[in-house]
Amino acid sequence: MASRKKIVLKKKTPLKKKSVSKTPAKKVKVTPKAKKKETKKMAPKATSVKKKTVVKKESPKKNIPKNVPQVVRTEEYRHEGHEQHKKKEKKPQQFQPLRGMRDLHPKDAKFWRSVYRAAEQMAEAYNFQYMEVPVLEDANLFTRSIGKGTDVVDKEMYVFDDKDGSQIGLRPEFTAGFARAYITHGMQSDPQPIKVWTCGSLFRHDRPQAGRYREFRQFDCETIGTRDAAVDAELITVAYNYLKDLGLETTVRINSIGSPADRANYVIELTAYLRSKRSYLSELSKKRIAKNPLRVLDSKEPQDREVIEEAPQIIDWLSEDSKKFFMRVLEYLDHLEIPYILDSTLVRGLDYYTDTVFELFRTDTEEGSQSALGGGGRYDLLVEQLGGPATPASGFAIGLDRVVLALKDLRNNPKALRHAPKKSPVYFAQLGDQARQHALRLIENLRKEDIITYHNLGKSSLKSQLEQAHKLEVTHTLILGQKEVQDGTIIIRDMESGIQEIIDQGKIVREVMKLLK
RNA sequence: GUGGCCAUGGUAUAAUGGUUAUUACUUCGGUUUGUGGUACCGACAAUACGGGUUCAAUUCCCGUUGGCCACCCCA
Repeated sequence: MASRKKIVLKKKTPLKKKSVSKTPAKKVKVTPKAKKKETKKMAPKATSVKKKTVVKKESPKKNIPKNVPQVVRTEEYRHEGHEQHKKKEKKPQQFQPLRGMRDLHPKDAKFWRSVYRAAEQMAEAYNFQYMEVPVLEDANLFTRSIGKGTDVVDKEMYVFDDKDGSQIGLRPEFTAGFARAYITHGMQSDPQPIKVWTCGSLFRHDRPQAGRYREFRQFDCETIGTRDAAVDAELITVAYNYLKDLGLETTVRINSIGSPADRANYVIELTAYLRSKRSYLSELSKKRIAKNPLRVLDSKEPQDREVIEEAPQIIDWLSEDSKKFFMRVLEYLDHLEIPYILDSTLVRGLDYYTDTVFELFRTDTEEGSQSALGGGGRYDLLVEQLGGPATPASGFAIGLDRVVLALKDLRNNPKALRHAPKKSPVYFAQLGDQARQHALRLIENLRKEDIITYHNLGKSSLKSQLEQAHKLEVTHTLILGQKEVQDGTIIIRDMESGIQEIIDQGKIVREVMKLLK
């Protein structure tokens, strides 16, 4: 059997290759390469044949067919060399993903599925409603809400000319889209607040690094229509507990940047202070004094840090209302026992934030760079700024790519996969054409009862199917062969004990249900 | 966007200016017909792409692409 198969193959391959190639090889190099492959193939075969025949049985039948093709091949190897050469030249262009774009590989599926499931569970537990907004919007929506001068808009946004010449942009974040949607659907007339959540891809033309991609995914929650410290506290709770549920310990860094007026006053003060210490600052920070003095605050230069520590703090410049509001948020967090750090240097990169701003950092690593897993804040002015009614709002987003990265890093963490889908404990093996046809129908019957079986209709030998069943760690395998089809029965094999039971096909569902329990 | 490091089968790796580019895992097939875990045998499969130097490049040089790291920024 085996030898027959091999002969067929050998006859086929040269033929196929011949038909493809007409031009002779140009490179001298290729021929030896092909030759090498041929010899490689042949040499071990010859030895193995010898071995087998000597050690095992002396069946001349097997020897002959295996040896014959050898001869055939040696005659043909030159052609094959040409073929290979040609093949290489003709190879169509291969594509890679664009920079910063990636495939989420099936081997990571369990992480992604559990991350998504956890998001859904968490959001719905807090009464957020699922909603989607477009990936593509008028570019001005983003520039107006996020703000010119921010890195996100100036450097990182994907902007294209649409066919009619208008400028459209790939969403770099969710909030602007939700604010727009709130207005377009007149949601101010719905019971307030509107609580929505979503998961999806965002795009930022940044320089990629681990945990930072040009297409990345976020879990996002927004509460639009209420100004209340409890709302901010709830959002932080959801974000914090979401990560905690997945097994990721985080610390919340929180700050309040007050109203634009508060900030303006503060900036004046801060600028004055920084100017007075100008000579101590780094070059970059010096430049920033004029451009965006708030940014100086999160400089990492040690020389800057000293100056920053003495700098006036924004909290002292908040209006009474903002101060009170912020205190209330902190009280809630204390009450909820959410660990937070007051960080007076936390200034988020988007213009629309008012009052509360926060970010969540991993506590269990020292990784400085991509340790921010999520962030958010209040944006009371955004909806109005986009032409809607004056509407306070607050929200957060969590970077799922980073969450998955952290989860993989953790491993052995049972919490991480708590949300992973259950695996089916049953494999369906079939043998023979007739059985295969029949198997499809039985699998369909099981599926109707929400029983999903593993199966591989491409495999024909029972051996390989059982092997696969073993690898999949199923507890039981259903075996359907010719005999069983005729008898209307099926075998259930217990994979651990190896005990098999023959049952009526009509009873499959009931039996498998039992196993599922 | 700035700077640095890197690029060998699907994965992880070895080696080299010169005949057959190493090894392991994975995948597929086989070790007599319809029974997995072990063992053995075999097959598939790579020097990212494009130029240059050279008698000869996977190796040296340049460019492109991509990855990673730091900055920037953030998720």
